[in-house]
Amino acid sequence: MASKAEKSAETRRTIIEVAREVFARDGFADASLAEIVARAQVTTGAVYHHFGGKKGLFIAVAEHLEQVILGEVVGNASPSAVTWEALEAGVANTLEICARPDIQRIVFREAPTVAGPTEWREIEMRYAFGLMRGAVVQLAERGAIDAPNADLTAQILLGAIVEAAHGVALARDKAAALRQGQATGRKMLRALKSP
Amino acid sequence: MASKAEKSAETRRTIIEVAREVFARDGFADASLAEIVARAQVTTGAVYHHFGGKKGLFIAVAEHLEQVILGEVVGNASPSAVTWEALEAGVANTLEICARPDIQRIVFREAPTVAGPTEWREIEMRYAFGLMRGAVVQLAERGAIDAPNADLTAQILLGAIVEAAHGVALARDKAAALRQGQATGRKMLRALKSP
DNA sequence: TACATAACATAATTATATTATGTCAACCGG
DNA sequence: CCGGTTGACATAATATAATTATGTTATGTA
Repeated sequence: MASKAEKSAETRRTIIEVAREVFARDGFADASLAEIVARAQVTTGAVYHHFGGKKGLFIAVAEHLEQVILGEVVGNASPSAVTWEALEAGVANTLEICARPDIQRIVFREAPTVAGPTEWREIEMRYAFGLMRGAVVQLAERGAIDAPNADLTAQILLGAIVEAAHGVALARDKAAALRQGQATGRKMLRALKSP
Repeated sequence: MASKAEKSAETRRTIIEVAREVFARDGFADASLAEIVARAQVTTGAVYHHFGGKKGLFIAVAEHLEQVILGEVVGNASPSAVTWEALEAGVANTLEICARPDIQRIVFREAPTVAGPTEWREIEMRYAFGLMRGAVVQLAERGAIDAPNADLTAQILLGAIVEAAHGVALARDKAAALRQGQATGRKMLRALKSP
């Protein structure tokens, strides 16, 4: 039989799952908590119990998506020893993932404003941004790239990727745009290479 | 004596001015329309008459800030004949402007989600994005840079600038971060140069 | 076995944006 | 100069959510 904790975790997962769909479709502001709880077959009480409110639910969804991203990007690669090739591959891979509409909207467009810039920064430090920052730091220490400010460099790179992904999402010929975006990303990365 | 039209334009300007402050401080969601109208010494009726609602007011403020940006970036330079140096200078200049908190938050973070991606894209086409796109197109036609997709390239460049500005805004030593951001921007631009 | 508490459900409340309606002064044609 | 029309707002009523307060039940535990 399902224990209490297991049941609880299950409803938590269910709520996040359906909330992800609704938030992706309507955005935070226009998303209806009523629809979410109806489709999840719970009541608002459950949402407030688990997440403290609409904001908390949204942040939980965003953080969950960050975990998904991290899982797909890191995959088999070990983040302990970052090579130049791994960074290039990671950038190309991240671009593809970030072009997905739900990831794009929830994680990179709305989360910073819903959670607030500073709080979201702390969260991102453990996921996409932290990964990028770690890679930059390692390559900089090894002298492979020239990055006097790791935070700033990581932010610019991630920002470029996200915007490229947004452009890809808007393009008519997505496959072509994806290739072009990846090519541009490679060029920009190489611009950081130490001489 | 002030004519009717002059009076109307004056209250419009006043509302936008104070709304800019409130939106910059609290963001769209947490901004109180009541506070805005109180400080502007009007009523909500005026806001709905001029802007159609809270969203309309926010978009008007964002568009106004875009005009401010455009004025400062273009300044003396003529946008008809873009040189490589002008683009480099423009990027450095834009970075500085976008680091201002109100511009950062209202124009580049919240406006896309408040107005909706497609509608905001249309608006931006007439301002920052349009300017960048025009410069890219011109330099690409002249063979100065290699940009097979002008929309995508412009978006990536602008995105990188905005994220750099955000990083600058978060940094402790802003002056140093600004220099580093401008240096990184120059490098990335040069990566697009045709061989 | 009795108690405490986690995990929700239900109902009341509140906070704001929006809408509907009203008013007044400025313009406009005759 | 004057009657009507309308733009530019003010005021008051409404509505839609999110939030809060309170209640209920079943499970874990001493």
